[in-house]
Amino acid sequence: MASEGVGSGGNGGEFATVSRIRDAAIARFARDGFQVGLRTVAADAGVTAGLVIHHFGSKDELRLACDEHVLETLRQEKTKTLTDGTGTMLLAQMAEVERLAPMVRYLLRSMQAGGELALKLIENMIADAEQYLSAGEAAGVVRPSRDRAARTRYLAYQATGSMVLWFTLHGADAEPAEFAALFRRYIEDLALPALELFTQGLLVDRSMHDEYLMYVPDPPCAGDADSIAS
Amino acid sequence: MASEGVGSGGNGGEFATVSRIRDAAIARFARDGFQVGLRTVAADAGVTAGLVIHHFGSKDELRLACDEHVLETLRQEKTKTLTDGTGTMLLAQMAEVERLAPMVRYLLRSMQAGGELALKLIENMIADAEQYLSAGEAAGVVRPSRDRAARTRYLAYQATGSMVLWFTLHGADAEPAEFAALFRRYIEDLALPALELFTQGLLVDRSMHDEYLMYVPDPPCAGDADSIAS
DNA sequence: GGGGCGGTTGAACAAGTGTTTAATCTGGTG
DNA sequence: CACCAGATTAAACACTTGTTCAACCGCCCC
Repeated sequence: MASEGVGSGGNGGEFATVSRIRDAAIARFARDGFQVGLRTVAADAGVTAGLVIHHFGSKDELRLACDEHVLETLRQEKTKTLTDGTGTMLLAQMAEVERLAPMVRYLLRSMQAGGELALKLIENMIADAEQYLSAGEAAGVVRPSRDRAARTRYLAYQATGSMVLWFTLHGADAEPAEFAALFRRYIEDLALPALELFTQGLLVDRSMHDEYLMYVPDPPCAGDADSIAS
Repeated sequence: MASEGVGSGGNGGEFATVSRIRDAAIARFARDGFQVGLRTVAADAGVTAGLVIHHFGSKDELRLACDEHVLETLRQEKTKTLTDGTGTMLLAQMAEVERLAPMVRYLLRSMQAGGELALKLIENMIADAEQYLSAGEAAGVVRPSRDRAARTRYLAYQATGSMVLWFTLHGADAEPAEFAALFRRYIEDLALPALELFTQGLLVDRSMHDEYLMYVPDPPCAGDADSIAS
């Protein structure tokens, strides 16, 4: 079953129902969160709640199918979309935000709710950011860190977390059409401070940093402290 | 009616029920999220669901009462707890985390769910951070920014958002007893990278920063650009 | 001691949930 | 045409939700 492509002989709308349900679920979950009822999703897809269960087995399996589809779509769309060093800025530059908006919003909902996909996603981001930052270090454009792994995780959580929080507070009840514009506004608001912080830091001198290193019991990589402090 | 203290003549448990319900709700909401049932909260407080409604009117009003109590308690506990420049690090230093853990966790849940309290809270944080950063600037320990307001908001969202996300992913199903330890681990993991970034920045040169300023249509505060770029 | 009165309960209610089941419709195949 | 298999539906189910209602209990006041 389900081995034929979209362009098969028939009217083409035969087995499209299951994917239509899935897409409707993605859009609806992205818009209203995962606590939305099955009947709402079913109505969006123009079917009955029973049919959703018939095709996916349960609501959890439906969400799993959504997770997988979003992940796969965005991966083959552009792997580095969400996984550059800063995590967000490059995503704004691509003009496809409009088209992918439901998917991106679905990801934000996932991050807000927690769970399997969210964890997998941020681990992917960290792994990719590790590469980007290492490459940047080797190229001499990124400063070395006393604890590279910790810094990578920190940057990933900062970028992702602030974005999720921002949309939780300001974009929770936005219409799907507004989402892309909201997204651009978020980027425009935060791009400059981010770049400024990345470029010049926040503090004038190293006293706080060094005091913390004195205070902390086991400073990591104490060996190459001089190479950074110089 | 509620003018007596705990050590009054009677059994002392007369009017304590309403606050006991509120505290149980705070703890339970903090632990399991706001979608938890009224009967669970009532059982925690040793009462019936109907009584909760009788005292608070509705579940939403119960949550409002929880919001207000948490906000007031934390405010008079220590105003600067959540509102220093970095937003999180000082909170770890105080030894009262254990005692206030349910409240802090309740705040995290609030931020995760969004809504009135969350918005009010982050606006408070931004306002206070503005003061701290201005004072730091005046004292010469904080670098000036091209757009101070934007930087303040950026820092607040970064610090808060990463914390919320971290607990969403790693502390969602933690026991209340583990929470304080989790909190400390979070701080320990992220304090060094944060201080490092604040001290030395991330990028070696200013090319990215300056390129963005060229690209962006209207750079804010273009007048004092030299004072920063110098 | 009688009378209220607030605190408190347990049961009931209406609405919503995810899920199941039996029936219906539809289209391809012998 | 008969027939079967899958898609699809409407209704029912079991359950939880927030909320309401009538009753009960215990205390204070007259």
